[in-house]
Amino acid sequence: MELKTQQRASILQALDTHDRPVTAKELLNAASANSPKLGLATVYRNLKRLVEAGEVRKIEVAGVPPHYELGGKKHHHFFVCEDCLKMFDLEGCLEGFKKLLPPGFKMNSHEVIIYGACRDCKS
Amino acid sequence: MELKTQQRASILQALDTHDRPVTAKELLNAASANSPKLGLATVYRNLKRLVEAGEVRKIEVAGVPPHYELGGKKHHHFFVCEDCLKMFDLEGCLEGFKKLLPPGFKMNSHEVIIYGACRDCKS
DNA sequence: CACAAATTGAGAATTGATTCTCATCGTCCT
DNA sequence: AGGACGATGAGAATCAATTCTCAATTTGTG
Repeated sequence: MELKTQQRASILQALDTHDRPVTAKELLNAASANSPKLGLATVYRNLKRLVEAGEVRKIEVAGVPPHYELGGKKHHHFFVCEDCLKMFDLEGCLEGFKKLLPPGFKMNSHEVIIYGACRDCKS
Repeated sequence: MELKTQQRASILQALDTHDRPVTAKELLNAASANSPKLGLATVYRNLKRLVEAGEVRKIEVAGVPPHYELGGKKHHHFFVCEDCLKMFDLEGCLEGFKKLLPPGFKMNSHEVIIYGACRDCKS
């Protein structure tokens, strides 16, 4: 049976209060406000379950450690600030990905990542 | 001073004979044909230098270990086969990435990855 | 060919992310 | 409130990629 724990609630709340994907360590810091003794292992344990349950999405892109955000959002892509290394959601998408496919290849999904400087780092 | 070694030549040749990005281990296997005692450390040592020198490009995408290909190719993106986990080059690109940027953000580069099944794995 | 400096091979060591261990604690059903 | 069992905390352990160590080898030069 799956218990409702204060730690998991804190983790979900921390995910909810961020408007961008965050790393496991950022989550640990944020959720520690509500669950002072929270450990990194617990963050990972809960993230793993939440991802398997579809409640959380794990985002892996080159250049930064894995980030997590609440699941259920509509299709979108990501921006990575090469200065502060924070990740941001982008709204919208592009058309025409299939035209890039070589003959005989089948597309299941696509990912777009834009690298650059975020509002705060754009010197 | 930088010496020309047989191992490095084998590694570059192996990169050249592949028409798709390959992993360090694939390179070790391929280059071992010419340099039988080749070790993985040497592959990594040379890759690191070649990447720093701009002769080789390191490609990191979610879901597969880092791949390498010869540098100097024109702008292109990648396809990852979710079945055999091989990576392929895609030709061409799309327009309109900047329209995805939030106000105040600056774009330096972008990446597109298409996931699916390659010709050989498309059952 | 002789030498100095660079490179290699092989395994140990490191790194960052993540998982495991296990004693302790918290939750939920009665 | 009592108890069974899931969850947690903290550090050890694992895992894959990569780097380091150091003795042995190779390369470029005189």
